[in-house]
Amino acid sequence: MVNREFKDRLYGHLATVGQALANGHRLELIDLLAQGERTVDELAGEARLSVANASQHLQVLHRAHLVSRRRDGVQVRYRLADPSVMRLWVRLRDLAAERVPDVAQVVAEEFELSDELDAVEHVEIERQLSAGNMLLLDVRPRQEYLAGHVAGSISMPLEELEGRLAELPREREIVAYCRGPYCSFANEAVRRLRAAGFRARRMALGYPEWTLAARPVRTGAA
Amino acid sequence: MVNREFKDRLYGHLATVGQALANGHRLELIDLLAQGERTVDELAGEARLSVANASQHLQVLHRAHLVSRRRDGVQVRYRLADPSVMRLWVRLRDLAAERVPDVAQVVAEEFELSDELDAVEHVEIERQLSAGNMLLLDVRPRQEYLAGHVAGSISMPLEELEGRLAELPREREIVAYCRGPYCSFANEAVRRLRAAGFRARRMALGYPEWTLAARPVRTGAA
DNA sequence: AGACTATTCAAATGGTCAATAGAGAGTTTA
DNA sequence: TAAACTCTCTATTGACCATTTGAATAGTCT
Repeated sequence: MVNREFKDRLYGHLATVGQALANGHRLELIDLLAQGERTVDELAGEARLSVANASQHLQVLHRAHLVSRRRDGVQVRYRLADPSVMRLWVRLRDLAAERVPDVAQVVAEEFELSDELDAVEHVEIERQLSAGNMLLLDVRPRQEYLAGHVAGSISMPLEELEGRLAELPREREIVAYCRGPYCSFANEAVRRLRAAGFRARRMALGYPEWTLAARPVRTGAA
Repeated sequence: MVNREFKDRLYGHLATVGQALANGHRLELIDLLAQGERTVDELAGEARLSVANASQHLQVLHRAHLVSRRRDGVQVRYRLADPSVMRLWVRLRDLAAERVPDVAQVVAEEFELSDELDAVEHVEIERQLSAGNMLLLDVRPRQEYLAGHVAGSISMPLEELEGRLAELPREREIVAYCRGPYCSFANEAVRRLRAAGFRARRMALGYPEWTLAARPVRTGAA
């Protein structure tokens, strides 16, 4: 076969992208970067990695052209190289959730109560939000809200929630969202809101999926 | 963080899917299986692997739930577990082609003439085909044609092409398709057809992409 | 039983990962 | 300007994992 060498080189180069996806810590870093730009230090802290270790994983992602970086003073800020990277990651994640029993089981154990949280779909959120029937709460850390959030949402990180209950309406339904379907911030927020007597549900997916669906977003403070 | 253990397990299980994609030979096997069901022996032959080695790679893909298999007499036939696997593979391939310079370069070297082959898009093919202005040629091995082909296409494997030129029309344009954008069967067919005086072009993508676009397909002989 | 196909095993090789120490690069302080 | 400091990257090490090969084993059909 004359083009055996071509195939070997082609599939070999394609495999560098696959290799970048072949480690759990790197997938977690991609998931974090799907929320927005981060420094090495922040990523290491969130993923419970040493800075040196996080840096090495980020080099692998960078060599596979999945992330880009820029120096900002003494820090280096990483981001996903392209929206298509987020699409690839979401597809991998969703395929695994659907087809790999281990993934489905781990998720089911952690989210056993999520049915009771009445996850709300994107379409309904846009409808109720524009009708003024709903308050949308971004319960991620503030930094992520500033980097980008659903248009019309209010930032209320989980740590602040208990102290700011007085700001919330009792006549409107409250919907909380966070980083994605497997992030527990929104679940926890809904639990606490219901315990305090509010009508609350969680958004089915998270902020990255909202952006992928090309729905309206804002950056900076509300 | 209370759910650190959950995250480690979740991302760890997700990484098994990534690991399955982390080897060039396995990506080639997935690409072959995108054409249809294959035995271990056939896959090993096409990918230039020993049967034992191919079998081991297929075990990895099977453990990641990307392929399924069935015993057929003395043979075992593998197939992609789900259309979503093909979508994941296509997305990985296209992302790499777009973002990884090594991939782009290897493809450019091999397909330097492809601009001259006037690749035809799906939409135009459906239009011209139903109008009777076009003959669509499936130049993959016959077995792949039988496993599934574009509705209205004719099977003419590359080896048979020279001997069957008399069957082909000179008043209609001929479009050849094969396994995908990086498969060279169609390029080669177009070259030979033009050399014999026919009007010929290649389809931009291949059979797997046609099925993913939910366009009409047939199985078995024409 | 014999032929054929696929899987498993064992061994050799080469690669990946995490941890540590230390080197660069950029900023602030003395 | 130099020194101290912060953040990030690199080099090295040892443990572990991935890949390939050839031989042995298991399963199926005739």
